[in-house]
Amino acid sequence: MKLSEGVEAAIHCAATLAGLEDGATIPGSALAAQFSLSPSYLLKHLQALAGAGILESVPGPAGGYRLARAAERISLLDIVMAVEGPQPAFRCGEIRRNGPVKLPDAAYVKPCGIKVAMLRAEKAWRTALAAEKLSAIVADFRKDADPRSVAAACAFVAQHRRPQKPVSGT
Amino acid sequence: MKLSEGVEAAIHCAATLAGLEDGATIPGSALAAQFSLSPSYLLKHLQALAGAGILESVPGPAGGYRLARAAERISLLDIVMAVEGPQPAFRCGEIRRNGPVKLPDAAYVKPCGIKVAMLRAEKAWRTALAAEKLSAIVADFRKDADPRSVAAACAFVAQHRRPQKPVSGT
DNA sequence: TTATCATGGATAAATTATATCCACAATCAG
DNA sequence: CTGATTGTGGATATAATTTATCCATGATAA
Repeated sequence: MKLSEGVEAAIHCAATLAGLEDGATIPGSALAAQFSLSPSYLLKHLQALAGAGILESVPGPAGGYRLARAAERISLLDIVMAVEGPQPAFRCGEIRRNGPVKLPDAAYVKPCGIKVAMLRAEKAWRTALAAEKLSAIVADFRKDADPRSVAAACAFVAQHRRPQKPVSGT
Repeated sequence: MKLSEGVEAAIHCAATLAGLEDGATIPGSALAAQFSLSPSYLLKHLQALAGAGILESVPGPAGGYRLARAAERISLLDIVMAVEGPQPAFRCGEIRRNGPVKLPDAAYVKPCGIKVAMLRAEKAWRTALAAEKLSAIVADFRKDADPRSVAAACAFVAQHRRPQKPVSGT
């Protein structure tokens, strides 16, 4: 069982976008280049994040992606669910019913205890993921990471950001 | 992201084997039939469980599988790790290093904060899985499940168990 | 008008999960 | 010993999923 590599990419991109000032954007192609990822494929994930309301997209020559809400209100669970889908990792196939001896459906109204136990454990995972906020990850990075790495990240943002376009009237 | 179906099968088989008296076994082919699973493929998972020390196998016409230790000391984490492998679900590809600006390795001695956060959340999942004991699942099943279902499970064990062979001296 | 960028669909390649088969070793019954 | 039953392990085929690419389209700023 493993998470898709898209999750790692999505989190890194979201963390990068958290460094933007209000309204500014970074194009998807720049994000792909920053992590040496396939642009076409990364866009798929960025679109998933946008569809989930985590990112906003701005079309046009000055467009790109930005966070749709404050980093304090974006958790790793939000990102994982946007990329991987909402389904739980454990999916009960109800194989308890597959034996040669067939019982009526009424014998299976209570949920399978194995499913209950597995989902209970998975709930703990989701709770922990929901507690990991994007804002905390960015703050820890700026505080603890190597200064050269922090400087490089800031330089990337400064180089590729597109400032907020003025609100164009009619 | 999803767990393989083998996990569900492995847990059901282990729970079934927990109903055996000391030393008795059930052949893998009977377990496969009980859950309408591919015998050849289920055996792969049973072998993985045996290799991990969760099950014991007994060859020969009176052979089969049984728990290698008490159900109280078998957790869902043990089974999941035996079937899925020990690797974490989140695997850090160190894509933080992949940008066009290359920094020396010394700039990356501190672990990636995203990896740390993801593994911290995953740890909560493993802890919760480790707390789910096979003995509790079996006890809950006998106490709460539909009596017809419990009776069917007991009948299956009674029909297919192979009693412990007497210790044969030289 | 032109260049840049996001969107969405179609599709191919690579990887992993699922499933099957076969030759072999171990064990027990007769 | 012989034959039947069972687990072991490797090789291999099939299906599903993930990863990656491409192209046509619409939106927007210069």
